[in-house]
Amino acid sequence: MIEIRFPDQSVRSYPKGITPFEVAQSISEGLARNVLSAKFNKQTVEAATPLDENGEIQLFTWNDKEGKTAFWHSSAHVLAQALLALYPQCKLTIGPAIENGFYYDADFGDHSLTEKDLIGIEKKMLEFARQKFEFKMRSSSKKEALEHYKNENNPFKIELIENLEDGTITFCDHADFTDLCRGGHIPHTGVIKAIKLTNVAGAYWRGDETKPQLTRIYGISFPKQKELTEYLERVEEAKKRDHRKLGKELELFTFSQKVGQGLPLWLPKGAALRERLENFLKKAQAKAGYEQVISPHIGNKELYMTSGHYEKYGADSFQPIHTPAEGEEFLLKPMNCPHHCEIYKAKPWSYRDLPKRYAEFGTVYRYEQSGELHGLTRVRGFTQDDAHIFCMPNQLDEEFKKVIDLVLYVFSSLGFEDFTAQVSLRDPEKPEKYIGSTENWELAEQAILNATKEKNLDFVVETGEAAFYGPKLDFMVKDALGRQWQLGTIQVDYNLPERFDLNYKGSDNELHRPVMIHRAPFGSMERFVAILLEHTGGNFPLWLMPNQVNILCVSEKYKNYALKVLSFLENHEIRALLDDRNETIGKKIRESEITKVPYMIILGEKEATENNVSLRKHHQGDLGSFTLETVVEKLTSEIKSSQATFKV
RNA sequence: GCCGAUGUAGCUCAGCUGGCUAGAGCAGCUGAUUUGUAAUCAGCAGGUCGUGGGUUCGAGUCCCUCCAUCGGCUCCA
Repeated sequence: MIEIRFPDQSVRSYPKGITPFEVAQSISEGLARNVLSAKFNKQTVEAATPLDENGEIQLFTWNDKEGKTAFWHSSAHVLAQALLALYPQCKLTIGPAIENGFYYDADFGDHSLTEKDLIGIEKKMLEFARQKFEFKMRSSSKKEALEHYKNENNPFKIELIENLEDGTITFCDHADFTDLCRGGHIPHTGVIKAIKLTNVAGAYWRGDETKPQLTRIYGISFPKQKELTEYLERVEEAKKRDHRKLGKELELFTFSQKVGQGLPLWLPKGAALRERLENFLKKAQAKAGYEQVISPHIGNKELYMTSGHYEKYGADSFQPIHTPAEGEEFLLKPMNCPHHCEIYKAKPWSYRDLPKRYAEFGTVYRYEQSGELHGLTRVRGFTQDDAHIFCMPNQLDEEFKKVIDLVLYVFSSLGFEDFTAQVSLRDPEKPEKYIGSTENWELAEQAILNATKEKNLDFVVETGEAAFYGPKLDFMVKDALGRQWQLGTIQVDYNLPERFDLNYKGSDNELHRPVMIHRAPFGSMERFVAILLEHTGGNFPLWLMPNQVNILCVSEKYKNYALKVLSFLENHEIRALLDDRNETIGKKIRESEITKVPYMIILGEKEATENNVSLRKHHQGDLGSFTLETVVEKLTSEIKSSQATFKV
């Protein structure tokens, strides 16, 4: 007998060799039906793994993250089985569960798989799933494993096995299909009731551009058809919040093939929106001791040779602009930091002057790969809400924490509660990717980790994600479809001050090197507006709305009264438009609703005689009659309450 | 850049296996109507079917090139 402890700390005895599935059965048939995977002593085990010792058990169902992972991981096995059944010549590689579903990468040789083929594969998968094949783990020696894939002529699996220790190699069998696998499956394929293969894509073997490109098939599966239907509906809903669609509908921005790929054109409403965001940040920055500076859109090539950017990115950038002068070259500004370094250098500094904080909404141009461009989130010309802080090493922690406060203020003001703080460090295995001394890198990384911890931020550490000149703290936010984007960023840099030979006179009358912080709370105006659009679905907070009120007349007879209302609102700094077209009131309301204008004021005979207005709120309907003064008061307080002031 | 898909009026879309002057709704313009909380009616106008080439008696439809867009991969100072 063995003793098994449950998460509620109760303990039960079971015969040695009992499986997690049987344990579930001993509790209730319902649980046994729903149990998908288990952990024993914190190790992932199969539902059918015999348990031979005392320990703690956790049973997972569809409602647990672990349950879903096992479900989707097992679905990937079924996908692989179906692929091999339909395309016997294909070579399987890997197929993990992901956040929403699973994928499998395979090499189809000369055959190119298209989305039309997915229907057939789905059918095959369901056919296999229905047969309730059990998943069974089996150990294999390295030699046997290699032998198996040599017979199948699969170099990918062979490469994987060669990197594994003998004795740790396991396979998972179901039906007549077998795959190299670490484990973590559902009891049998029968619980997979609904499958949708969503798309095919190319993906490089081991994520390496220089290695062969495989075909990746993405899919998602569910224990009930209804859940699949609901999932697909959610995806459809999310697509309605796509910033590219909303940006067009709300007339915020556009693109033109003639102007060029990835070069956004801001329309009047979008430009006004962006200006409001800029002013909002400028106000907070002024309080936090920043000074605005302005730098040109091009810079001499020498500038970027000094900064090291030319060496790193020169070949893949917009190429130099030549002048009539022999050998003179300028580059479109790809970042503001070198310019700000030169601004710092414009005069000598004393330790008493530091920190200097130079801010600029700087427009930069980067030649992103064509396949990377994506609406406003990834463009070739964009404006960073950039600033560079030059401070003494002993001021670094304090300054860094202040920047975190500013970023958090920006995020909370605009309703981004759900972000991931990501500390990006260098990859110690690839020193060639970075510039600067190991000592300075360590100082910079420590500074970021300290400040982040002191601010009690939940954060993840990503090794190898640092910029080439320094580590960073990034604030990542998801778009409507769950893709992560970096918005705010704070970076510590010991390298540029070195390269630009920046200094200040210390109290010891010696010259010292300042440390530099690069930071952008929005990240870029383009990306920020894009993500804000997807989060709000275009229903921005009132203070940001291009047009806050639509004044709608019931008929042209009330135009004079409407003009009075309009000028009253304008005098109270409320942005309003008058719709005095010869259309029915129903139509004007409908159009106002579609364009997401937050409020409507409806004016007809009743209002004109009673000298009041009828107020309607977007998406809610009629709010009733009010005096104009009450309406202004109401809107003004809504505008104020949604915009907290930044406290230093 | 790589893999796959898509590209018809300002917008959303129809156009079957190649066959008469390429269709619709919305938006626009003109006129009628003067309207009470999500679409008043009528008329008019609008397209070198992404670009360039090819196959064909004939191409929006088939093939190739390029461009752009979409989904991934890689990249992201």
